[in-house]
Amino acid sequence: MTELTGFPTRKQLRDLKRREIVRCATVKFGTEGYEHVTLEAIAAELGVTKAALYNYCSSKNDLLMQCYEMGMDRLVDAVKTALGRDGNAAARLDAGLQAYIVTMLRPDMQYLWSYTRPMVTSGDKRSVQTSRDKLDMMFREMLDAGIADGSLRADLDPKLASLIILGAVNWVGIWFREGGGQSPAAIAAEVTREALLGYLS
Amino acid sequence: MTELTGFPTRKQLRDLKRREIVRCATVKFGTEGYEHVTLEAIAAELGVTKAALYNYCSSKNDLLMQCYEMGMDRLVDAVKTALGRDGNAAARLDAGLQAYIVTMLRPDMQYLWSYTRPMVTSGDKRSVQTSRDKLDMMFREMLDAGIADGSLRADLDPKLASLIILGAVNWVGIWFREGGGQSPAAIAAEVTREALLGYLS
DNA sequence: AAGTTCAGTGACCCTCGGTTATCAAAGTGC
DNA sequence: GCACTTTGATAACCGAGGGTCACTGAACTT
Repeated sequence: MTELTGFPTRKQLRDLKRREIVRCATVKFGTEGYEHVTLEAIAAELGVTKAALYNYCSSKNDLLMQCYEMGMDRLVDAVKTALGRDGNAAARLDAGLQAYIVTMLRPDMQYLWSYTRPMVTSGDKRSVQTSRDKLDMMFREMLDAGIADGSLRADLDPKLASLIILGAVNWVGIWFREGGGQSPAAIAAEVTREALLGYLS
Repeated sequence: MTELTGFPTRKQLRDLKRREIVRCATVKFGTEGYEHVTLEAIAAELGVTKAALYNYCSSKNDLLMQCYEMGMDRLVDAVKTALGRDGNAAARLDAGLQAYIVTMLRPDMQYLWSYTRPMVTSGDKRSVQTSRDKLDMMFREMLDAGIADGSLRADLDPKLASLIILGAVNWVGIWFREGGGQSPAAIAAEVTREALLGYLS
């Protein structure tokens, strides 16, 4: 349903529009900040009226949640690819964390960590948590694998270690802003190496 | 100026009221969430009208910043006390980080990490950054001291290490919510130990 | 051709942050 | 004691922006 081929059905068209709204909103939220972006502005950029947006989301907050989900999907994909590389578990974990950081630091992804947290209401919590859990699980499995193949310390606690590692890594996403001199990739490599330091065998 | 003795001067009275407004706002922001708290509600709780608040802050955002500063001061005090204990640098760092976490997890402090970030405008940035820098500096000095007295690894990079450690620690503040079974103090001890794991000599 | 679905519109409402004219009380100078 | 200023609060108001609704016109169905 992501690609239009032949004669588009109504459902395809609807989904395409929804995705386009989310894409547009993502960019604007990310670059201008959630509360400075009006629905009017998003609608204008898409060439429709504000009311039209409500055919595709139930509220401004819901729109943010859709952006969040789309972003999380992208993040999960990037990490999954990196974790699937060759090498021992420690090396793959390293690659996965670097992919996580680099993806997270994309300009249009930064709102994920800056704006989303306080906006998550109890209703949205489930879907947001699902993506987060998926990522957490991927990393934790890789920690387990590292213990198994001997590339990580045998006595580490996967639950606690993933909390520490993800904390350190996510923190970059909160404070990093363009123009700090170092490229995202360089920062990713440094931070990842440092975060794993206590766990390598 | 924090205590009223004898006949209150106008300045004392004014400062007392300002602090009371900030205290009230802090609790409400922390428990209900910044954007769900109206100035009307804060004013009502204090028994005044909304317009009266504007004698003590220039905007809702400014009020949040005042809450932030007051909270940061509390945090700095708690950490400073803990860092001043007896023991080698590693032990004092441990105590400082635990104090940091426990203070941060107080119910009326959680908004600091959840709501403040996106609201910081370029104008406020300086004062906010000042408190943050002070904390960062305190921890970094303790890392240096640890290298000097041999309780921490000699080859650690203080700048990078403090980024990792504070990341892991701050992350707790973002995700922790009451009712998770463990007490803040227990979590603080666990997380701190784990975060320092790679740096102890 | 008539009926049905549905995306989109424009006018509207309401909440809430912020402003302003005004007032009463406390402080000050004569 | 009396004019004058200063200060802190109020009530009334404004405008931006999120959200709603009755309606329209086009596309699909029968």
